[in-house]
Amino acid sequence: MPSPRVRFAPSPTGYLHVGGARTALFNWLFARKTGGTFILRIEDTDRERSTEEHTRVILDGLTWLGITWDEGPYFQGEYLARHRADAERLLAQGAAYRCFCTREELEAARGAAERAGQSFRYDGRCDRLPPAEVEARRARGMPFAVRLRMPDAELAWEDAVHGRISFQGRDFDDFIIFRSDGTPVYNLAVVSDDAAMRITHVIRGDDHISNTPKQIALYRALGQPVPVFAHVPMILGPDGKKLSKRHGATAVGDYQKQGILPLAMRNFLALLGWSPGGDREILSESEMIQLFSLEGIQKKPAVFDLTKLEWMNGQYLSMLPPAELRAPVLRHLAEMGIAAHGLDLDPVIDAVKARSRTLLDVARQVAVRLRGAPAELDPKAIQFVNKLGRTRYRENLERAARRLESLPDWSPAAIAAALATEAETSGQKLGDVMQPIRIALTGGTVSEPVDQLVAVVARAAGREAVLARLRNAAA
RNA sequence: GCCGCUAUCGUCUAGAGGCCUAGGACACAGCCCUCUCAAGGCUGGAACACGGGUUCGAAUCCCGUUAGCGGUACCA
Repeated sequence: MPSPRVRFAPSPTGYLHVGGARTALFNWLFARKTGGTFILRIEDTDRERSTEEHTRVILDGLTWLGITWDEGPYFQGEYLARHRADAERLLAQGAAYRCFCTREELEAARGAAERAGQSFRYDGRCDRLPPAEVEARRARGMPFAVRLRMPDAELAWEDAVHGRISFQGRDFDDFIIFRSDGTPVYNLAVVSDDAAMRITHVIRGDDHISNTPKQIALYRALGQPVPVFAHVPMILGPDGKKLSKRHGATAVGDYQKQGILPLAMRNFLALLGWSPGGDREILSESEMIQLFSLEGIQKKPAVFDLTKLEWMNGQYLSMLPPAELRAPVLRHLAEMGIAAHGLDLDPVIDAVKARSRTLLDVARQVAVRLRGAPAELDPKAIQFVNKLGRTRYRENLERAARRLESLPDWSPAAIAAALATEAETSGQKLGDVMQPIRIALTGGTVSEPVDQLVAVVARAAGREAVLARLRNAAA
């Protein structure tokens, strides 16, 4: 068996959609699993809406996800000559015919059918034109489109995810494969390209199922081998409708901006409509490749669950060393107006990442540790201060500052011991000593343990800054 | 309308006729840990759409119903 050749063929008319990204991912996993070739083809035949900017965003998105292609990107627009030649060959063989009906005539007929409550089907009138009439019209320069003569036969295939799917040729009308303006229609371009690129497995969205019988008819007419088809289910929004802009972020780039890690995104996408079987959730790249199979793909559509994506991102945040998080955190800090290049951020990131779900969460907490708490306190913090008493809050901060000042060793263990002693001597609960420090340093009631917090801020901003922040809050 | 696809906790899913009193994960609730919050651990509620078959036995196979989705273009 020859090694598989698969492709991802987005049209550059928008950003890289999560659905597209997942289709690309499945193609890539399949290629890596089978030792096949993954081809990228940009379907830019819709000149009106295609832009280079979109192409670049799609390429960047795939690269960000770690989805690498072996051939391409090819641009469909460059194969017009082959598309035309294929249409002409079909015409010469008698598998297709010229249709002189105008767009207006067709639309009128369709409108009439709809008003009569019937479905419109092209009746094949141009196929019944005498050859002499066809020649006469061509001689007059009358524009024509090319229609494929739909065979009255079963058009079925063994879908790799759905099993056998069968259509009847008579349920389709003779569809247009080549426009009167000299450009190919999608179905022809795709089949022509997939055949020329010797694609063996077409892995694409479920929304193409009803294109498949037309394409099979085209493969047969062209005398080309029919590839294996695998139709993967759609991705839905929380309301059960096809995922779209009104559900919020649908572009891969949006998630990058929100601080999702590419590994987490890819892992999450892989599990949306595919399961390795058993209870596996967090998968490394090699595990994913090893476990992947078309049979493991789900038949029904999946709802995109942002909460679970964020949970998974948190898992990756926990297990990744801070050095690998540094670069994106620096970018998020820069967006917040903080230039932190050159600083030793790793200990700060390390202290904070367990309490984060996104890189944005990490960056926000790092920012506080770097430049101090925001001016206004968190409501929960205010509540705590009121409960403890304003005076005691100040006193505790001042006493903590004095203790720390005279402490030579600012390791978390030494800090913890000093503050424990402080609580004991003043006869207070440990929390009443700790929490004011946390509030003074972060403005809120949530952080890593206070001993670590103090050590981390001291390292990032200096001991003097710690003492100043404590006394400042006490003032 | 017609053609096609699909149907297990709220969500992602495991499940290939007896292993199912239906398992895991997210989310939710409670407990433990604890200076706070996470993380982690434990516990709990929560599903085989419905109706017929086939079979000694059905979440699993067949038929129908219902519902959802996709397509029905000189869009991709």
